Amino acid sequence: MAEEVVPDVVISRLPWYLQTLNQLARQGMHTVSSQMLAERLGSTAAQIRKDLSYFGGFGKQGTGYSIYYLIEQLQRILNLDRVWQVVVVGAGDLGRALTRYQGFASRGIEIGLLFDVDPKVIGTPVGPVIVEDVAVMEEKIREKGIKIAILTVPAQAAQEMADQLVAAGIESILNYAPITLITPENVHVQHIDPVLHLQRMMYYLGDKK
Amino acid sequence: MAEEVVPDVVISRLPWYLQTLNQLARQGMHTVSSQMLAERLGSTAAQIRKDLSYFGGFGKQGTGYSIYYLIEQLQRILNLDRVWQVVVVGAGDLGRALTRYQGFASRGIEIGLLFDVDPKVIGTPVGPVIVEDVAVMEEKIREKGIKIAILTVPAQAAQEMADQLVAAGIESILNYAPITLITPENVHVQHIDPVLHLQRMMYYLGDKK
DNA sequence: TAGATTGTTAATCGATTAACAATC
DNA sequence: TAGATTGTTAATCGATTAACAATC
Repeated sequence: MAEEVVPDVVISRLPWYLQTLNQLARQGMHTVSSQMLAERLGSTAAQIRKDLSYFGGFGKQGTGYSIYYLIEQLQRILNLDRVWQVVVVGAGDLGRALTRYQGFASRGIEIGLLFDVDPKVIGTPVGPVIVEDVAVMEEKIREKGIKIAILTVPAQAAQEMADQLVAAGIESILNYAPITLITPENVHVQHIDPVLHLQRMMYYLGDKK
Repeated sequence: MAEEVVPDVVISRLPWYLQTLNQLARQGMHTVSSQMLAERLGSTAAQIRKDLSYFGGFGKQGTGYSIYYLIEQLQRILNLDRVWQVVVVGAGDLGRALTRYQGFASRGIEIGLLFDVDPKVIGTPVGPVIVEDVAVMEEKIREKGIKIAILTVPAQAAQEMADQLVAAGIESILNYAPITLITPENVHVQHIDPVLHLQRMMYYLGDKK
């Protein structure tokens, strides 16, 4: 009775659906059809129904989906029905901006720890936390049992920091450093690099100014 | 004689190849095989060769690819053999961090303009530029002929700002606001939202702490 | 020359789309 | 009941992988 594995590309779309459903809920809507949701997302009705069907039937023929109920279900599926603590490594401009980012709290994410190597910033407050020394990072992460890290250190330091994070029990790394990290395969790494996105766009801009 | 269209998924991988090739070049290497490059990237040799073959034959049987030559060719293909000016809209924490980001200059990206609505920040310097009033945005963007924008305003303001950017002639938007933008189909939008990435990871973390 | 590795074609795999019976 | 829309199956489409002749 092998559990069917849900493709990662489906998982990656669920948070996006959730975001838009929350928007619709805020606008006072109660029900939405796959067709309407697709228009809002720039997706297709068939894909949304197919994606949701991996997890069960959440809609009603003839009327569509209860927005409130679907939000609840997606949150449950994605394990968002609780607060996740996250550690930020690197207290430069970007690390500080992320630590202070208002959009986290409302979506169940809490920055629990922030580390840097620079003695000048260690001990200073940033948003809800105080910058701590990378030297005590492993210990502190273990203490809090944190599983998710955001990495915002310079490229040269990134691999070394990633190794330390893995050693500390981190299982998911959101990497803002412009290098490809090497990690054990049970560690999920996602890479965010604005330069890569911009360069992709430049291809389509051709030789325009 | 229809020109074959290169799939977008291929285009999206080229900047990633380029990043790693630059790393290898900095390490003093001169030549790389598709096999070695694949290992470095966590990709496959066949895919790299297939991707490159859309644009021509850049390698030599028996020896592989000249790193220097391949970098040159990828830069040409992606239109990176020049400096692209970019406008940042929103001078909050994130907009300021991006405007000051050191990683842009070395990769041919220059922040040319930065806008905000807040009178308290208008006129203040951020990295290489001075914050200007969104009221003059359209005019200034046209003047400089900028085609690429980075959007870092709050969700409620994002669609309105996107509309203004499109009106100003912007053709590519890198959107950091947590909403799905609606734009004409000739405008390329890419969405960066750390929350969506983190939520995807949370699915795989299951019910771990 | 022998060995290595490309570029390309064909085979496979997986994801998206279309279609429709079930049903609210 | 009639109309609308789901959940699911089958058909299509496209991307990845494998294989190998060409050739440096």
